Amino acid sequence: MKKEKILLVDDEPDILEIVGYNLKKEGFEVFTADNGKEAIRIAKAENPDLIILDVMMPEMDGMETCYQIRNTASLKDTLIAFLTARGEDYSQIAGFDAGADDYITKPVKPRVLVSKVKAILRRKGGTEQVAEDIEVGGISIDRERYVIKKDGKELNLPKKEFELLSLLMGKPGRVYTRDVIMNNIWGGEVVVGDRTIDVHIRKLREKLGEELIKTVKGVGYKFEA
Amino acid sequence: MKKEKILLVDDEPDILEIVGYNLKKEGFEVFTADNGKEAIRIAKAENPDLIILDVMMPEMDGMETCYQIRNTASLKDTLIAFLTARGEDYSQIAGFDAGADDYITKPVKPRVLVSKVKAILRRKGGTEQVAEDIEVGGISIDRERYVIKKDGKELNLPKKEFELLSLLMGKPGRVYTRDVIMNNIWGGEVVVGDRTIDVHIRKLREKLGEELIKTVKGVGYKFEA
DNA sequence: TGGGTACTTTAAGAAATTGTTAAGGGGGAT
DNA sequence: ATCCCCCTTAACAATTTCTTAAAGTACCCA
Repeated sequence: MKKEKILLVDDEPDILEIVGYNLKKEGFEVFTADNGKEAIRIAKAENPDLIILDVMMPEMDGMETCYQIRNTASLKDTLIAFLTARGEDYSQIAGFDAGADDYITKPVKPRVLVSKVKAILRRKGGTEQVAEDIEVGGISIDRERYVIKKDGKELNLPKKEFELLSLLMGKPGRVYTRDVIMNNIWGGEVVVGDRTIDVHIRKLREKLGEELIKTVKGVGYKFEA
Repeated sequence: MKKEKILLVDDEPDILEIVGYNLKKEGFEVFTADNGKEAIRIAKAENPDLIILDVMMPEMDGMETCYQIRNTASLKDTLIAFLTARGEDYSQIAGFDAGADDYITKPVKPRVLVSKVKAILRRKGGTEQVAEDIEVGGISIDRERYVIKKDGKELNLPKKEFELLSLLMGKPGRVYTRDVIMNNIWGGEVVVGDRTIDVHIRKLREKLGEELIKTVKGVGYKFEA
């Protein structure tokens, strides 16, 4: 069985070390980050099975981080567990449903932690998540090979265009707002002009045909056969 | 490619309809049964590629059905996936190894289901080609002897080049990012400059031909005939 | 009709990424 | 020790991709 990846996010190095050590000992592949931005970067790169997030962190706190992770298409199936101090009133947290899958209370007892992590991962159940190949309206997309096919012919799209198409085709018919597109393709930090997205859309239309990507004025874009 | 047959077995008509609809939409040929006996009858008649079985069913439950299918000679190579309710403790199921090839948890998200089904079927196809020595586009690789052949002639590649080629040829067509390449060939610790990979790629192209290794800018490299 | 808003289109410069070449260090073999 | 091969790096070239600006179009609404 493949090693499962866990991303640990906390601003206290001690926690990272102790918890990380215990998880590694149990055979998990552990990544760590001491802030939210770093966490998101690593999450995108490594695509971990589970992210354990401290709620209280400087700069970008756990909930904000969680929220951003949930808004990243490639990470939408990733499990997230919050680390909270015991007794901390997390009715607030629960109320602000940022999308956590479980809670772990500090102080952390290694044995408890490990068994809890295993439980969470077991719950997920799904074994592997191969990038799925979608096919709609004569266009198919092969994420692994980074190639799309239009009527049988292969097309190589530049990265941004590929990602944009991949996002839109991820749920044909669904309208993606500029915000969401921005978040998914550029990430929360990069700021590019408003027209940039349009230009990429333009190029996709040029290559795929004008009809497949539809504009929903004032809202966003969608892919539809 | 021939349509793959899937037999869906569940006592809830809703599940049959929803799941069936989604699978048909993806081009599978779908049969349904609402009990174990019916399932076995259809399975024998249609010889499906995959059977999706609800664990909990009246009369004859999923495991019993699975067991019977496994005892039917003509169906012994058929893939079986269990449908289980999330959270249901299926350690028992796993323990009672009735011969399922995978599990799918309810409630079923259509997209997840479809990609999972594809993954299962792909896995089946994959097992047949366990060939150690790959041969693509006139290049064959002998990992044991550390030698490659180009159009019949043997070539000795230096270690790094061989490993790089071996990695890329491990799954022709698949794009390997620099990160992944780094991890696989240098390991997580070693840090080498950005241009190192390019240089090795360059040498491989020199020796094998310019066309076989393709650059996907901003993403990585892939080996493709 | 006029003004506003939102998207489209084009082209060009900027930015990012990769390609290429040459040179130097290290290690093993002779 | 000396030679040779491999690996890495640096510097610069070449190329591709991304972004932006600017002008155009479409549409809504008062």
